Amino acid sequence: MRRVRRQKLAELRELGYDPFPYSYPVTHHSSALQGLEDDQFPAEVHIAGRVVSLRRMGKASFAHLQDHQGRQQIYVKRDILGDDIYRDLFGRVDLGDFLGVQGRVFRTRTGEITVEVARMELLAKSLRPLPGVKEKDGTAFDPFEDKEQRYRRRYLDLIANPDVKQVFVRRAQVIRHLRELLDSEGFIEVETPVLQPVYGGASARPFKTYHNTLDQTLYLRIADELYLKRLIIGGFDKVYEIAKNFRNEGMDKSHNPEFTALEFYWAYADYNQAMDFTESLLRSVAESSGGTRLKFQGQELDLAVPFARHSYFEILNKYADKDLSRLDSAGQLNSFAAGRGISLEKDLNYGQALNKLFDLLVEPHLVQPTFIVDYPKALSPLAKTHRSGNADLVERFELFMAGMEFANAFSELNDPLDQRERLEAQAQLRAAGDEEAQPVDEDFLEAQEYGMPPMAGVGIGVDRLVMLLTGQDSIKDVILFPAMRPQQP
RNA sequence: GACUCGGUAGCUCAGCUGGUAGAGCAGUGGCCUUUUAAGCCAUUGGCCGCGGGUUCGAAUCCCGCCCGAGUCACCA
Repeated sequence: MRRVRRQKLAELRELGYDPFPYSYPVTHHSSALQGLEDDQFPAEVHIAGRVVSLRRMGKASFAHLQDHQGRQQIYVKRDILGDDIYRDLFGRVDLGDFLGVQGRVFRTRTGEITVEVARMELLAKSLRPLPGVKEKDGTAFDPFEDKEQRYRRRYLDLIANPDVKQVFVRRAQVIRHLRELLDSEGFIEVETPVLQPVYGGASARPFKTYHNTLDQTLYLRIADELYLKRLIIGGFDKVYEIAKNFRNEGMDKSHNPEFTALEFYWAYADYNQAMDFTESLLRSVAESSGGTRLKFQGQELDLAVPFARHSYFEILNKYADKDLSRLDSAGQLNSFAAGRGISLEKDLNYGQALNKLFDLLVEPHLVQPTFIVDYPKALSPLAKTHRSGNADLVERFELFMAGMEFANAFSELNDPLDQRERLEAQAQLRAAGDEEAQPVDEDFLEAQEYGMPPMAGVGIGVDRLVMLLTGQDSIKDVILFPAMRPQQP
C-alpha cells in the first residue's frame, strides 16, 4: 500500500504537480459554513484540510475535508474542475492527503452544505493509510480504539477520534482560566528551574541527570515549592507557576511520571484564606468549563455546594473507630492495623504508617469535595506548627474529591531554625531508608534566614483537575503523550 | 511489583476440541456527473507480538520474554 502511494507521488511530480507546496490562502474553516442559510453563502471560498472520506462516482465525486474545527464536504465534478486535473491530480488523491480547494458553496439534494470545487491543489501527499475515519452522524465505523496505538500515535487518535481533541481543547481552556483568575488577583506568573541541584518541596523519588560542563549531578524537580518561596523572600507577594513536575514512581490511572501542577504562594495569608480562595478558584473553573455538576468515575459531585471541612484526626478516628492521635509510634500503628486485618508493609516509619492508614481508611470515602485540615507534623516538614499550641499538628489542608487528592497547602513554615530541624529530621528518615524523605536544601535555609514573611502556599494537580472536569477516568486521557514503554522493534 | 485479560491484514474483528489463515471497511482494476458507512463486479494484501518446546503437523497446546489494558500494591 505504501508502495502504491509512493508511486502516485512520483507520478504527480512527473506530471508537474508539487505534492508539497508551501502555503494555501484559506478563507473559511469548516465550521464557518455550517448552519448558514442559502442566501448567506459566501460567493467563493478557499478551504483546506485532510481528506477523510472519498466517494468517487466516475465523473463526479464527493469527499470530506477535515480541519481543526470539523469536516466540510466538497463536490468535485469533472466538467467543472477540468478533465486533466480530475484525472491526473484528483485521480491520485488518497484518504489522508491534504487538499486546498476553491469554489462556490451550495446545498446538495440531501441538504448538506457543500463546496463545489472549481480549483484544487494538493497540499500534502500521505504515504500511509489512516485508521478508521469513516463515520456517520458522529458514530465511527471500525473506530480506532486500540489504547496502546492511540497513546503511542496520538496524532492518529486526534484525527480519528474528534472527542479526544475536544478533551485537550478543554484542558487548554481550564489552564487559561486558572491563569486569568490568578492574574486578576495580582499573582505574578514565574518560571523556576526544572534542573535542580537539590530537589525538595514534596515527598517523592526524583529523576537524576548530569550536567557535563558543570560536572554536576542535577535532579528534575518534584515540586516548585522551594524556588517559589525564595521569590516571596525576594519581595514578590503573590507568585504562581503552572509547570511539569517529575517523579520517578509508578504509573496508573492517576499517576504519570511527568505531570502538571499549579503552585501559588501568597504572602501575609494563612491556610484558611488559601482554602477559601482554592474553593472559589475551583468552583469558578468548573463554572467556566461546563458547570459545577460533574460525573466522574461513576460518581456525581457538585462543586457549587460548599466544600466540607474536617480535621485530619477527626475524620481518621471516625473511620478507624479509634483515637489514632494517641498512638505515637509506628509499632502502635502497626498493632492497630493488624487488629483490623490491614497488613502494613514492614519498616514503615510513623509518618508513613499513618499516611497509609489514612489512604486506606479515609480517602475512598471522600467523594464530595472535602478539605482535610490540620495534619500531623510528621507528614509535613514544610508546614507551620498549628497556632492552637498543639505541637504535633501543622496548619495544612488537602482537598479530596472522588477519593483522589487534588490540592495540598500549608501555612508555610517561615521560622528558619524550625525549618532546619524539620529538614534534618527528614534527612534522618532518608538515612533510615525512606527514599521519599526530603534532603536538606542549605541554599533554601540560608534564603529563609534573611527573613521570609508569613504566607500560604497551595499546589493543585492540573491533570487530575482536567480529568474531573472532562469526565476522563485515566490521566493518560488528559495527557497528549503519556509515558509508555518503548515498543518492540 | 503481583494477578487477570488481551496482542491475527492499514482499521474493527472471526478462526471450535492442533491439519498450514478469513470477513467487513481501507487499497488496486473496472462501471457509475448530487453522494454521504455511496453502490455493483473483480482483486491485492499476513515473521497470526517475539523466542523456545511438544507434535508427522502449531495462530491454536506447553514454557519463557516483550507490549498494552484492568485490578491490587506505592505515589499526586
